[in-house]
Amino acid sequence: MSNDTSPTDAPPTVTPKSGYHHGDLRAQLIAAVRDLVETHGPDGFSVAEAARRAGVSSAAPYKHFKDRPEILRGVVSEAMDRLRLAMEAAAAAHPTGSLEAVAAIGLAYVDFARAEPGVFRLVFSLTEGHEHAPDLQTKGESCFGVVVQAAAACLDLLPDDPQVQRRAYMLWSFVHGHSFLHIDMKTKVTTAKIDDWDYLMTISRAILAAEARG
Amino acid sequence: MSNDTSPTDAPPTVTPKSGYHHGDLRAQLIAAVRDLVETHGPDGFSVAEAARRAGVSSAAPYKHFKDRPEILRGVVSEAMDRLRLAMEAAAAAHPTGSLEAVAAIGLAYVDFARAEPGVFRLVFSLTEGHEHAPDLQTKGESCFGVVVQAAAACLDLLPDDPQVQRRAYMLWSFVHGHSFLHIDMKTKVTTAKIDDWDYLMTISRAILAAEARG
DNA sequence: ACTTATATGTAAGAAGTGCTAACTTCAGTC
DNA sequence: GACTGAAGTTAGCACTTCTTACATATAAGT
Repeated sequence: MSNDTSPTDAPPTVTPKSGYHHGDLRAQLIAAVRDLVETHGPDGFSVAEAARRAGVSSAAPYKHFKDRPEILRGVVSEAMDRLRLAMEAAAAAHPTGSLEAVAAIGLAYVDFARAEPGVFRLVFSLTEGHEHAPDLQTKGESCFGVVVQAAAACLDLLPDDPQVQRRAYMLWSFVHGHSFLHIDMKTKVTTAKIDDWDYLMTISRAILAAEARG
Repeated sequence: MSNDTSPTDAPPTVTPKSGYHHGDLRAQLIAAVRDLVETHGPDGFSVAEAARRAGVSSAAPYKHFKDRPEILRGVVSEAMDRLRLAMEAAAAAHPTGSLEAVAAIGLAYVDFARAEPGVFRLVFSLTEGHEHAPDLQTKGESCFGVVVQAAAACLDLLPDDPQVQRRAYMLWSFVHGHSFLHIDMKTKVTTAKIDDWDYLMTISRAILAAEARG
């Protein structure tokens, strides 16, 4: 999708911005919007401004996106891809089934939120109004899937097991909340400094080792 | 503030919308904006539209609020008051120091998010850009204070104790994340149905009873 | 009844937006 | 070498927005 590595042997130089044809708008538009969202909030962007930043006319974007919302969806889609990749990479860096793998996934999540708070918020602000985007929903489920897999391995159960789903959801809520609080309050709310890794390990242990109940 | 119960014996009928003087704009504007935010997202409102809904001209709001942002801040401020009250009430309904009290606070939080997802999001989307609003920050800390108090009572420690702060923050992240996931994904992400009370009790127990570490 | 303060209305300006229509440039194909 | 179609451009419509200046209507106090 994003890499349309054409089968021709012509090396697709990363910056083919030769003259008239921009070569690779769309991607650059998405990047521009990402920036704008990052600095002006989820709705603080305009396709006009994005076009300006990409160095094209204000009508150009409509050759790549049907709508203003579609641009936003593009940004979110791309962001979710990156998030999932980061989570997968983090998990892969630790032994399968280890608590560390779980914590690492959480850390990747938090890091993403911290690195791109605006986009992070956007991803979750977007669910309303854009219901008809199965694409995004699928990607969201894939992200959750990463957590589920790690939790299953850790508990030595199948991913389908309700217990696994429940624990994974707990982990996710927790990390999600931590991420949001962090980017919102910017550590201003509690005096206690927090080391993310310790924190995530503690939580993972508490949740995955907690006695089942009810 | 909101109730300018004038010392005259004139009964301030709740709907004094007699002719010219609206009687109680400001409050009604805030309500209108709340509605708009609820249905069109954090930035999906305009003072013009809010004025329209309140039945006044588009210039009227500026007699009560200096700015567009100030209106938003008003909404958030009011919402935070309500949130804190709900949390306090929930805590008061259970024995001091009980796990139930902690879980009840969490439930109040989740209920608030569910009842007013738009406003809930707004409260936390607003922190950027409105740094110079000590008012809001204070109210945020008050909310956290409720959790801290309950956690301290539960652990039989002083609220200042770092351990308490840490546990309280854990609880908060968790509940915060659960709230957000709930209003964003609308239970679509995990097949496992979740009973909030059981869930919150489990978590409260896991966090407040977890062996300290590190 | 007269003044004063408060609460609203009217009108308008300057800016910005999303999006469309019609024209142009460029790259590749028969 | 002409044709096609994608990717951009320029121009502009129709609209909404925030905000201000000035006028006006009501309520309250003396």
